Amino acid sequence: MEERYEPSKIESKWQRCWDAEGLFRADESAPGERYYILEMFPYPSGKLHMGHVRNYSIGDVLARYMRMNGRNVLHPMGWDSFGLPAENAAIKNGVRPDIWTKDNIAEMRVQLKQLGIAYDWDREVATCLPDYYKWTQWIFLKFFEKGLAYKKKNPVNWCPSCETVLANEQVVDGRCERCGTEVGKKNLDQWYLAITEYAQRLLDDLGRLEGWPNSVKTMQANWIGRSTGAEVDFDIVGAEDKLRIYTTRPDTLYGVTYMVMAPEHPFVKPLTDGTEYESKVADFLGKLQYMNDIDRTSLTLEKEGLFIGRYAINPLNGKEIPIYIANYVLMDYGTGAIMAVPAHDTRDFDFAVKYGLEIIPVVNPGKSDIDLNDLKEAFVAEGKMIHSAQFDGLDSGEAKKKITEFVEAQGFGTGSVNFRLRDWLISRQRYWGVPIPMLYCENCGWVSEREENLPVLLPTDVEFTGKGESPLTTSASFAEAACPVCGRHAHRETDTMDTFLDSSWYFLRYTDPHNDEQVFDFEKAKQWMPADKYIGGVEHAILHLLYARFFTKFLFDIGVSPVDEPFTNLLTQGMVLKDGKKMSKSLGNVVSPEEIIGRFGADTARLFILFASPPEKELEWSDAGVEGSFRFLGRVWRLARSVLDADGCGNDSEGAASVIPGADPESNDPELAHAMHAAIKKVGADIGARDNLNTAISAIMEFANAITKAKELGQASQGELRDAVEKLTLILSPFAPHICEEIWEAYGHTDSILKESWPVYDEAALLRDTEEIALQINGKVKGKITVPTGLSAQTLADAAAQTEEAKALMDGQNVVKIIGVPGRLVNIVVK
RNA sequence: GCCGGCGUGGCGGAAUUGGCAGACGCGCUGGACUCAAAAUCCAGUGUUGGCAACAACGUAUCGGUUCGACCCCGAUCGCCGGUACCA
Repeated sequence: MEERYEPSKIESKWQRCWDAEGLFRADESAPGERYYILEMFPYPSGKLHMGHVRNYSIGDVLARYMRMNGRNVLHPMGWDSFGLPAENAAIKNGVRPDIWTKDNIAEMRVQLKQLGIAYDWDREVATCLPDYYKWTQWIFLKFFEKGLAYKKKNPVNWCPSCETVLANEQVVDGRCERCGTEVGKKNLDQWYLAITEYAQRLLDDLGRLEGWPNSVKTMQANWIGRSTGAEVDFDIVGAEDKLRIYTTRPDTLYGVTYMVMAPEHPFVKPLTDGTEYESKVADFLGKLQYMNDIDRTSLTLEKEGLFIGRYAINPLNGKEIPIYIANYVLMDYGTGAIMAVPAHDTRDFDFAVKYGLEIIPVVNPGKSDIDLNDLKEAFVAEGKMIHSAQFDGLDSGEAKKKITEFVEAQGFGTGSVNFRLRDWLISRQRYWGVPIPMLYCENCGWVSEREENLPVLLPTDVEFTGKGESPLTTSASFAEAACPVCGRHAHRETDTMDTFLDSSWYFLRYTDPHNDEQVFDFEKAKQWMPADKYIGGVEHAILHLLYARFFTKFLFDIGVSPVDEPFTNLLTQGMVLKDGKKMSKSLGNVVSPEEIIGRFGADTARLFILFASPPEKELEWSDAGVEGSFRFLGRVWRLARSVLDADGCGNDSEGAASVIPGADPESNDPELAHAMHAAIKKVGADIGARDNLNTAISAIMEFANAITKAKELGQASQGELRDAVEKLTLILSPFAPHICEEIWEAYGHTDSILKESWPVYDEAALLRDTEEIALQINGKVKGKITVPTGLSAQTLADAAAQTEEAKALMDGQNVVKIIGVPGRLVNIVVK
């Protein structure tokens, strides 16, 4: 071994070796229980950032650990390589998006290899390549076949900066998820996937995902937003149509004092045209149009409404009630109209107070501090029914069911479930994405491309102006085609797909990445799916993770996927921060992985990022911490070297390593043996069962300290020290693989450490004859005593009571009882 | 507003089932080595008092349950994330 630890001298050597031997290649027929470890694949921006380093380091430790434990590991990597940045580069610099993307991929692949991540590069996929997106198009055709892909004209979210529409999930606080520009509305004819058809299953099956964090499951459940209630028809005085409303509180039907329609409701015009209210309504609508969605739905916005001169009739009691339009009722939820019960709904209450409308309580709170005749605010909780005819006296929860049944029996309406989730708008007016394989024929309408004609290739003869429609419209060759049904002239769809479709099934493609006959082989997918562990940022909790579940369920339903949930366990890694803030170019606080790897090596970068914080928590970047990790590896290096030197100038002393010291009398240094077995046990449990990589590293450090101490003490035999260093190297290798390979080789092993098994610890070696426990008085530690191990609670208490320390503490005290906790403490209870 | 999470030394964090709070690392202080520095090694390091042995206090705050609470229960404060006129 060299005297100094110099990562630059050893890391690339081992990376080449791993590459050449193909050690990470996954093979269905290999022995061992399969283990599919997956990290969210990156967008090929060109440079790895610290978030990537963290993500892939976590996955790599698990992959290497599982492999050492005899598991047949699949650990793939690929590229989410369609998307706007490539196109923006084309607009700005005139580079072709495919070239730009390819170059970036090449650069990032090198960086991943420099990090020493153990991927099966033979399974690499890139979503922008025709052999991949052919199957994205194929899946779209299947959706279309099943009636789950459709085109409709609707007001949609429009990002004026990206010049494209966005899905609901991509609008964050009224702004574009990508660029932060305020999102507007446009009325456009667009393609949708009917994810709402899967709303109930996506919600229900969250219950099966025991390996997912509750926070993510809750976020998805909230996003799906199921509510139960009823739809009820109200007659309109002097009109044919009935006004249908949706309510979650059918129990309050007797408290309805007015109705509100969304201003866009289709009834508004027919009900007011030709009346004195026509112009007022027009004014009101005009005012609203100036408002964007953010202001329109802001809670702080004053509720404003307008009586439209019409009345509805409550089907339950025949009461005539006025109809309003108001800014607080939205057209795209429920039926776009509500019944207002100001006594029991906060918004209705505010509105009723403002416009002097009647407030009729129908649920009695049963609290003395609430005066029903003079409500100060809406009472929204449960209570006993009043003023509700035959339902008086029921609990409001019960009345909800009873009144719904009554409404159904009388033919006034029906029980109903509503979801907040909207269908997924997938059209994008951009170039660098998957062409939607649909054509419009004057004769046949919208028809799908034939499967045998896939892929519909993305043309290269396009102009990038960054303006107007999709660049695909500028291609001379693309749009004009023959109708696959009648053969006449047809136009291709020139919009491309949301890139989130690409990433909704890539984990399935990894199981069979080169199949050009099918999307993937069922049996191969069955071999690996579902992924045992999926690691990525929590920012995908709703978007990607919901879409991926949706796709998997759909592919399962059509018999293509063997599973209907893709990921058994989910690990959402925390952000990497600098000075308490997210690293970003605009803040100028970015630490580049390249620079850190260049200065300290990949092993140090990996070790620090895994040690500084548990994987799911935020990680505060610390330059001093990085140096600390580097120092630790330096200590390990010197320790390994000094033990090796003492062993006769690096000659391999055959057999020495096979001496396994236990805490038995034959061991020269029982403390060292104990530390070794304890470390093997703890590190294995921390990686394998708890995902606590930070404490696993602590345990490795403690073991390294113990070896150093044993060496100074001089009691351990040379063989024992050598064995301890080898065990240390083995358990450190998933974290810092390069240095461990180098030490392993120096210790005379000719094969890669990757082929070694995880060391086995001996439970018996962890036992000691005596142990030190705490002696407490009333739960406060007063001293320590040494007792034989393995005593029962009672014998421990009795034995402790006989010790001088205990006698001194009990002297003159009124001892009530003595509690023994084996292995921990003895507590003397005194009064 | 609603839902979820979190609050522990100067800092990152540990404490796995209610059982010795502060593992491990960073930083800091002192020392060794050196002409000197870097690197490395050794010792110390929750707070307060004390030369010391030691004592008291200490896991956001207040209260409760328990022989025993960072952990369980109730209330309060603060921070983070999600979501929101969703009827």
